[in-house]
Amino acid sequence: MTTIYKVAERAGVSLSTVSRVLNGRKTVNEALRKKVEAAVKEMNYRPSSVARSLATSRSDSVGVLVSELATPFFGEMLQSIETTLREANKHVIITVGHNDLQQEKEAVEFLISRNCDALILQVGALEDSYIQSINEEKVPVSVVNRNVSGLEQASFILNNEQGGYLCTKFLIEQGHRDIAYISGPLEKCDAAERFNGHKRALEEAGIAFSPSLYFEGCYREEDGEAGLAHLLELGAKFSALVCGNDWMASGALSFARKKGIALPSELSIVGFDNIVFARHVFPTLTTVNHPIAEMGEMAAKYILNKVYSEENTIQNVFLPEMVLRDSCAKNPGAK
Amino acid sequence: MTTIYKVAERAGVSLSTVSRVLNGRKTVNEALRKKVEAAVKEMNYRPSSVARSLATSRSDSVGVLVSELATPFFGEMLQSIETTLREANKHVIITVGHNDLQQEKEAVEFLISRNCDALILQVGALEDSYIQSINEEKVPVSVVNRNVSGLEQASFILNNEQGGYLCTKFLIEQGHRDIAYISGPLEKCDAAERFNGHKRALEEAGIAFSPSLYFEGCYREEDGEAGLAHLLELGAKFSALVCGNDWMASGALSFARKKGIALPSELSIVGFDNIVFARHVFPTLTTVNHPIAEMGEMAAKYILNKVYSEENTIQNVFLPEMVLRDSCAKNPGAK
DNA sequence: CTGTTAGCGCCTTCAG
DNA sequence: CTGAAGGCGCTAACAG
Repeated sequence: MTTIYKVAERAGVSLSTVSRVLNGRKTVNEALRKKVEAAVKEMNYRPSSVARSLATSRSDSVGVLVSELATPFFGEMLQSIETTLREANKHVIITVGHNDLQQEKEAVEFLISRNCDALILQVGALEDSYIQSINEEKVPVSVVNRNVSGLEQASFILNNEQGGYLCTKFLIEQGHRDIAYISGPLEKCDAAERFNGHKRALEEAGIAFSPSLYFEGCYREEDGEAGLAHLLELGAKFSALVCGNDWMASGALSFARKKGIALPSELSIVGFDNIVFARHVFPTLTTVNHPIAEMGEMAAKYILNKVYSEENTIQNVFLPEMVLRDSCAKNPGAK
Repeated sequence: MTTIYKVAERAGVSLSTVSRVLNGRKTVNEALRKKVEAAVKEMNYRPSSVARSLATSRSDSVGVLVSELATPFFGEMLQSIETTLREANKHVIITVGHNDLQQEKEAVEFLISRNCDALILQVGALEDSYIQSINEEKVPVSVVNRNVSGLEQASFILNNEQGGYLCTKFLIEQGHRDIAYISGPLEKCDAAERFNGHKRALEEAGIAFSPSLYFEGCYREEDGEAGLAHLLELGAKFSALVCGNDWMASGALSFARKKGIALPSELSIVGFDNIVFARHVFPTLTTVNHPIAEMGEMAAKYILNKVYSEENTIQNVFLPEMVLRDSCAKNPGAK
């Protein structure tokens, strides 16, 4: 392995001189600098970031922990985080937690043991207090898609309650009164908030919430199928269906089609997140836009400010917007 | 920061004893071991993997370089790689190359400078010779979705030619003769191979390939739209369309619907990859299964064999299979 | 402006 | 079985 020492030897200087030119210090004689640069190039030398990190206890890399890798949703977030950080010449180390407390903790400790300069977390299981303590005792933390108490400045969230509210309000405006709801897992705060928004819209319109128009799933497409199947079995009538995310909406859509339910005339469906495929399902999906890419970018910029002294303007809370497509119709039964 | 030295102090032993119990050496007195373990727990000590890595020049982590993060396709691959490696207690460092030569090289060098024990590459721009030299001079490499000459044992690929062949053959069997083709970028070998398969199937059936039934895109959904638009403009008749991947097929599907083309009666469409959403588009997409998750898993297992002396059985070439859904119909014009 | 000298935190011979 | 000492590759005072 070619080390800084060998480069120094080759260039006929001391290793600290090499170190200086490597780190762009200006206080180096031009002639020596040339010699060093030549040697570096000839030997195809690359400094070991491990050794450098040990010596400086910095690493120019930020650790990212996500719950999932395989969904386009988190993929978009990762992409924007990576792009933003790379532009600032920071590296990204990505790990996965699977919403499992043990795995999430392990991942965080791994990232810390790797001397990451900061962490960006998108996690479900870790308690607020744990996240706080990491931020205080170890490295700066930023959190996407969740509001961690005490870390409001570092949390980047969508106003989910408002999003849930918008969906149902929209349907009510279209004349629907019997609106079913397939929720994500309520222990996740985003799912709970969206559901709260739904109830607020109902209440505002003077419609009573009916448990027989409710199903709780896990955000997977098969939960959309199972949910709609369950609701149909319960037998309560409904002309519209709100789903906690687009995956479940897609599942419900496909299931409805399979059952011969006419869409959207017999059943209006709205989703949440506006994932890329929302406009390819049939009918194209009316949904709520979730600017996850921007949120990831913002989390990255927050870190750049905090740790690498950049000065980007920061926005913590994002607002949802309806995206109207073809999966909703006016309620034919409305007067 | 709590170091191994402080733990030793606390436990009343030397730091080498601590190091031994940390690394699971059996040659440690049971009493001392207990003391050390207690100290470790009390102080909530975690060894610095950076320091460890510097001392051992290993890191128990493998670097993964992908071209894209935001597509479900590569997401699935990453997920399976991560899962396989995590089960073996290895960590994964993910980076992105965007199919750009410069970025890919930089990413590889970053991963190497991080002392990764091995690399898993899914890249487009890097030359074979470069990949070879990394494998020989630096760390073992494994490659997904591309056959690197000299590294056949480490390459994990789908038989793309066969896949392309299957698509077109299937359509021909359905009575189609005028079959349009929207390809991925031909400089990518998978796109070229799929296209070759298409031509082989045509030839076998005695159908001449017509340039006016061909469009080259970049694998993005908008290329599906643009491609179909272009083909329609050219004016040549066709009753079926093969797309180089499901994204483009989705784009084409949506565009056809927008144009009022009846699917599948007026136009049969087949995709490639069988991404999750293929069964939610409308009509549900007939496509070719691409076992990308298994391929990622296999690449990971290869690394586990090579670097961490496991003994998994390895399969390098995977076979494509047709997945029949509703986007294809028999050619009504056929006799 | 340049070179010398300690470490960064850990592992690993080598004696004891 | 345990402890002492050297070194992994690099940076950062500190002298010169």
